[in-house]
Amino acid sequence: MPELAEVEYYRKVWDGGLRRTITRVALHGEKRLFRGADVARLAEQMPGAKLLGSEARAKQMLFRFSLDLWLGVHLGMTGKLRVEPPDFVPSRHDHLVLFQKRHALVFSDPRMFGRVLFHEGRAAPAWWTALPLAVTAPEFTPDLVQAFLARRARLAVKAALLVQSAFPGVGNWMADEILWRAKIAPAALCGTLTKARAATLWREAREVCAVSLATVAVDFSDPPDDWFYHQRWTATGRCPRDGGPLRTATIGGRTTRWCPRCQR
DNA sequence: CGAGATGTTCGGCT
DNA sequence: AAGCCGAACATCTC
Repeated sequence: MPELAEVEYYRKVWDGGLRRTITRVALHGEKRLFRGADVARLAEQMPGAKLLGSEARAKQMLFRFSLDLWLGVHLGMTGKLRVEPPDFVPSRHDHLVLFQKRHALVFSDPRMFGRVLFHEGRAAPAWWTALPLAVTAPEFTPDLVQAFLARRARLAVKAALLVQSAFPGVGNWMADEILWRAKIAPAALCGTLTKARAATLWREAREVCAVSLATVAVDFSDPPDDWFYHQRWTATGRCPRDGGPLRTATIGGRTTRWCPRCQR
């Protein structure tokens, strides 16, 4: 599930533990989720630290603790955050649990494509501060999008939207939504898009990100009823614009759906 | 039971 | 040499 807006939603779930101290940590440290993290230090240092705040950027989350401790979380394909009672007993897929007096903050991920990072220091870690410019940032301009498309001239535009360094936070369903709104065929090569169409892509990318953050991220509610999103999942889905049948193909290595009539 | 799943990374090929 | 593609990662659901 987790794309931009879902990640922001899950980040806030752990707000239930804000200003509370971690008393105990349970984790499956041998799992690949913890690759690159110093698991021993994490387990040793976290007890006694207080959750002070958090932030989401694109598909990453950063949790800030007292004692200069930081936790990074990426949800991968099937990761979730939740809050359980303090006597919670972790099961197979609950790879990290931060126990507090009144809560247990749980990170679970059956497929384990997610990731946990640990950092000790006064300032946020480099892997966080080096994240690319957000699609919703004022500095994210049509010119930047156009320059990126020019550099990736031979790449299908669908694949381009999934490049996280260019469109951070955009995932498979958001990419299809953006292309449907922009009326661009997902297989169109980036190099063939006119400047005007690149600007449309820019505009719709921002719009889809902004509206998702205003709906999905708030309460996990669905995007607006007239979005392509609702047609995308069902075999009988139809184009919300012209009612025509949709097509499905693998583009950029991912299942892609689009309306062949209005997306060119 | 086989296929596919809302993500990332790596290795190999052009 | 940069850039593109497919496979791999691990598990569950339809």
